[in-house]
Amino acid sequence: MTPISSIPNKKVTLQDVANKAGVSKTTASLVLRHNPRISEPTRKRVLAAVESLDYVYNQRAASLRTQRSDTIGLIVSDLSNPFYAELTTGIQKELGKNHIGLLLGITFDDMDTHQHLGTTMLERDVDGLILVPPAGVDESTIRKLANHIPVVLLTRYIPNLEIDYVGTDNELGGRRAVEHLIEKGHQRIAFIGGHEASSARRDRLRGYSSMLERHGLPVEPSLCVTSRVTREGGYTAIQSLLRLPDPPTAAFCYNDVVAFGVMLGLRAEGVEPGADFAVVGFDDVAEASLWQPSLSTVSTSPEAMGQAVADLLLRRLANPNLPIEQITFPSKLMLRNSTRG
Amino acid sequence: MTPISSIPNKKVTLQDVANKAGVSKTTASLVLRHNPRISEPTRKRVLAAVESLDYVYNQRAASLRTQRSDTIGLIVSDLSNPFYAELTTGIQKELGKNHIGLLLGITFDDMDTHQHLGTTMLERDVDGLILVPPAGVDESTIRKLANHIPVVLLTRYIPNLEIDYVGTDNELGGRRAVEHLIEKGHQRIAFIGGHEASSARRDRLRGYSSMLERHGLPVEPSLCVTSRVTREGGYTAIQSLLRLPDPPTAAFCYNDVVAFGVMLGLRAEGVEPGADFAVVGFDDVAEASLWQPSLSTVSTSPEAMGQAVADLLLRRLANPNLPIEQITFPSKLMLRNSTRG
DNA sequence: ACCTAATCTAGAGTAGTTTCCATTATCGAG
DNA sequence: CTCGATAATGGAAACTACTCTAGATTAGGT
Repeated sequence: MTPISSIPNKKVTLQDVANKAGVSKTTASLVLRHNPRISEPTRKRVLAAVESLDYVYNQRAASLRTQRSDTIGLIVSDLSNPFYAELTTGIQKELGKNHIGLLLGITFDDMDTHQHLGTTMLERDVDGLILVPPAGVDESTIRKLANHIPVVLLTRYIPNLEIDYVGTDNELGGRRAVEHLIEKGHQRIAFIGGHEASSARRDRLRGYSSMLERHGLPVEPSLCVTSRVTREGGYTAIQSLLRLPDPPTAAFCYNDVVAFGVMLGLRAEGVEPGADFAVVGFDDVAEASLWQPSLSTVSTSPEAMGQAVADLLLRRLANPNLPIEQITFPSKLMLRNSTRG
Repeated sequence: MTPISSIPNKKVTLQDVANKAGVSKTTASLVLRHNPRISEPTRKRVLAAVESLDYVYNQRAASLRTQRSDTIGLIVSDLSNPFYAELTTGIQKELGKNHIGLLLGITFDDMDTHQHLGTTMLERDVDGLILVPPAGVDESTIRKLANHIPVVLLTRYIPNLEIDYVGTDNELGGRRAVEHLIEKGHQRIAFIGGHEASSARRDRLRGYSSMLERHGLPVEPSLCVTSRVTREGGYTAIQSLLRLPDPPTAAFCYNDVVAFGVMLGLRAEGVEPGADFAVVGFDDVAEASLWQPSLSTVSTSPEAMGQAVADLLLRRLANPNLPIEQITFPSKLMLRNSTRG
């Protein structure tokens, strides 16, 4: 074991580099930022000094003057949902290409945590913010952030707020899912999961309702339940639904994670998903095609959305006058075994 | 739609707050940092000014002076592996409690990306670093980082480096897994997956080998294969193994993700995991108990590890003279249906 | 009037960037 | 072969938004 000097050696500054190279701080700075005004010999001397002193550039000090931190903040609700994990991966990929750092926050869908993370990130001077606001945030919270730096909303929008947004066509997805279930002959279709105040849920629910109505089917409030957006949430929700006097025969779930829970809950009740009961999810998380039975779901290509949202934010930062963009990814239905019956 | 002022209003500084409150910059600063030396009336005046000007504290400028950024960096290999997603969640929870920000990097197990992210984070002046180094990094890369700021290694260690570490007892886990398979009567047990250079894999493999030897069974190189740490990796690996003249009847997999791939690959070949072929994973990711069949696996409680590693780093930051800690979580075997046969 | 405690403030850091000016080198014209 | 204009290169000092030390000011008590 070779010990590591646990007391960091006194910090090396640009001035030290300049001294060693026999130039001014200014020149050293210009070299580091690849300014062409510097002649080749001095550039080499400076770089050699950097190397020999093991200098590390202090992006913080620089940002004080330049007013850009070259990092952006991302606030998601739950990283254990693979949908957000993939989204985050897509964002990170895109940012990495542009040498932008990523400050991450997880809200667990809690408003206070969201609030706290938001100001934390403002204080840390991020250049921009990508938000998956927890269900039920009020407009003013977001507005407060957006008054300081560019904000783009991801997967959930806030009404009455003219602000960049990237998401899926939730309503269309809902219609497609329910249409498919109706075609399969189902008449009593439940809508399961999600937080009441979530815009995504509202839109999916609207698609659900409109498609039922189009087919002359009633929208029964007792079949539309909320739940925590976890497998446990789906698990318990389906169990109470099965205990209704006239239980549903199919369910359109708020998302895949809830759908997984529903399938587990069904089985726990001796009902076989795919055979005795049809289940549709939302997101097309990688796991969806691997479950037993594989899950029919509305596809939203999370990684592509991640790249799109990062790209949008970067474009906004480069040009604040960009017209507001609200990008909606088309949603398409993936047919699998959970609705084969 | 109410438009948002896309051009941020000129930045409000502490000086502005101080002016408005009729005090000095110093006093305003002390108020914001809850210094008790300030009398109640002036404190109130300052806070009112903060409120009315919508001032946001500039943690970057502060950190220039204080030499602490109150953010730490986390570099993981792959967020789509739920193990790391849960780890990250645990870390974030612990950091949030202490008002520490989290800068995230994903390497995709690529050395160049790791290198790049490492220096990026140094430049952004993180106070400390939690690393899951990609398989095969050389000692000097880590050492270079650790010379500047405290670094703690997570799940993978680097030989000859006296440095904080948090991980699982990989060797013990390997022994337990294989012991269980042997007890079930298996004689030809494969070891599947992971990158050759990974320390975690080496240790799990050592446990595997030692347990085979203890039972007088040969360690056949043809049964020990590497793979990418993805489901696809496991999927293709098991398929070639099944084509061996004398194929294995059980597999101990590098981790759960690989094990999932193995189970899928088995089924694709008409072999039913759990009945015709036994599979053991590693990590006990939440999905493990939900698969069909549920996966027997070595449990490592990722969220707890996340909290532990964050806690260790925070303690190290508070006290650089803390003796080096190498924390090994005991690993225990979860018996489920994938080894019931 | 003097001492002490309680508050508050001036000003020097902190590590870069950037503006603007100084120096030197180059080159064509006289 | 000089002179002066121009370009190339480098440096001094101001600037960024905060913290913190050391000292100033005020009020209260004796």
